[in-house]
Amino acid sequence: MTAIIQIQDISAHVGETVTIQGWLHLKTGKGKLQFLRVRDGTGVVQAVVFRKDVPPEVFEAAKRLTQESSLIITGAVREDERAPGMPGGYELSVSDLQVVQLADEYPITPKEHGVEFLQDNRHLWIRSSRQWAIMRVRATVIRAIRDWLDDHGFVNIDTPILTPAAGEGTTTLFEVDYFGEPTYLAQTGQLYNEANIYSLGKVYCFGPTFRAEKSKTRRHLTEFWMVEPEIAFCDLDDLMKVEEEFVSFVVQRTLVERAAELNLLERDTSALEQVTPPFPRISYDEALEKLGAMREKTDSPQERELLEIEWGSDFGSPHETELTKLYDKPVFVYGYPTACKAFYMEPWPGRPEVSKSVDLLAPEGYGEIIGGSERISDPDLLEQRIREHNLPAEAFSWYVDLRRYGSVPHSGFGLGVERTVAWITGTAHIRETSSFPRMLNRVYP
RNA sequence: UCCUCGGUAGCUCAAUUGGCAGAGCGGUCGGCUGUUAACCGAUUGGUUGUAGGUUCAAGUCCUACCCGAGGAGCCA
Repeated sequence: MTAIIQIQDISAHVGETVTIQGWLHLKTGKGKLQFLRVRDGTGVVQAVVFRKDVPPEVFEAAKRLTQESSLIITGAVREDERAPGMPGGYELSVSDLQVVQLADEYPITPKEHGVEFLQDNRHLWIRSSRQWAIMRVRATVIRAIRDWLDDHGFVNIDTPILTPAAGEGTTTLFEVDYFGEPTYLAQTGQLYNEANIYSLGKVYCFGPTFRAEKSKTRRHLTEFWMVEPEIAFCDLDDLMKVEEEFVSFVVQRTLVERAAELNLLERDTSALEQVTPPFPRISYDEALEKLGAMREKTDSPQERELLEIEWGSDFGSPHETELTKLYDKPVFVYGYPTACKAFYMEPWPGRPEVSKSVDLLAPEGYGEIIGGSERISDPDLLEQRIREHNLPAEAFSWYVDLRRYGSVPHSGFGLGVERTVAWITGTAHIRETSSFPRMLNRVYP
């Protein structure tokens, strides 16, 4: 009985005879020679079966293997620069092979497939090398998020998913029947975190959030993961410093730990290497000026129309994309008009029409990955805003209550995991950054 | 909800003016001792999204519907 090893550790076993358990990813037969590309979840290795090296029934079994058949192979590890795989450069000279299950004809071939077909087969697509690499990057991003927050005094205190009222209006909420009462799947944990900071100072929640937006774009899921830090005694400037340190750490950690996966994904990492503090900061007003200048410069009437925006409106995707093209790092845009942001944001001192809000826009057109703000700390102003937004006062009475017992300036933000992973991996569509993405018209599988 | 594009073999696509529904890949069988999405030969494969309509004749034209993709709005 030889030792069972993981393919990712194969370089430590050169010259040894080992056993690998996995699946057949690809096979090329050459008569008396069979090349099996085997993956085990940690990597991919080429196993070579020579007719003269194995019993006839083993060679016959190797020849008949179908794509995705599960198998256990034993052989000597050899260094060979011709060997493909992950990490690659090593191969197994097979001495024994046991077929666990001969797979049925596998629908996903190494050739091209359409989006609908791949999504219908997401349960199988997840095995493909690109998807494998993205999921490994995602896991590292999540680990880095937790490590940074845990190491900087934040306490993880998760917030409920079933909630009685809206965070930001009721139009984009999924309703759930709660013993006859309507409740909603949470679209943010922020309001609860604002309570939690008065116990723990710096907190974060991390979990799935739900938005019933009928959005059909490459940046939207109806279920996505969001990490939401919230900090007591923190104003907007402090918040931006936290965000840039946090995001830079996540990117740099991933570059180091998932270099091989990013290479497999053919991600050009030179832009990511520049993601270090400080990030450029521009105000909403400055952003409008820049967009205006761009509109002047362009000859295309179409683009001119796309870039059109009046003071008081939120940016659309074209605006965000054009703005981020001006920088090689993520860029902060702060001080959005009060009218286009949520009710709980602190007004700018001396400019009530402007809020102390800040979005972080990722480069290369990946758009908004963070939305954050300083929150209103005065109970009377908050009550006034709740009235102005026609929100049910009784549902928010506990929230206003927080401002009556030692209210302090506080701020927080939410970072979308899937958008961040899409940016870091260079993935065109957010659907590939979630194992089983939930989208408009898509809840299967 | 709106705009644009699309739906033909298991998959990716082609089919000229309305005139016999085709190719590659996959599968199957055979060959090959260094393949990298191998190669060579043979073979298998169809309710052209659905329902109507026009026509001698419809994948192709018309109507309605269904499904999908990209985008807008909204947002992380």
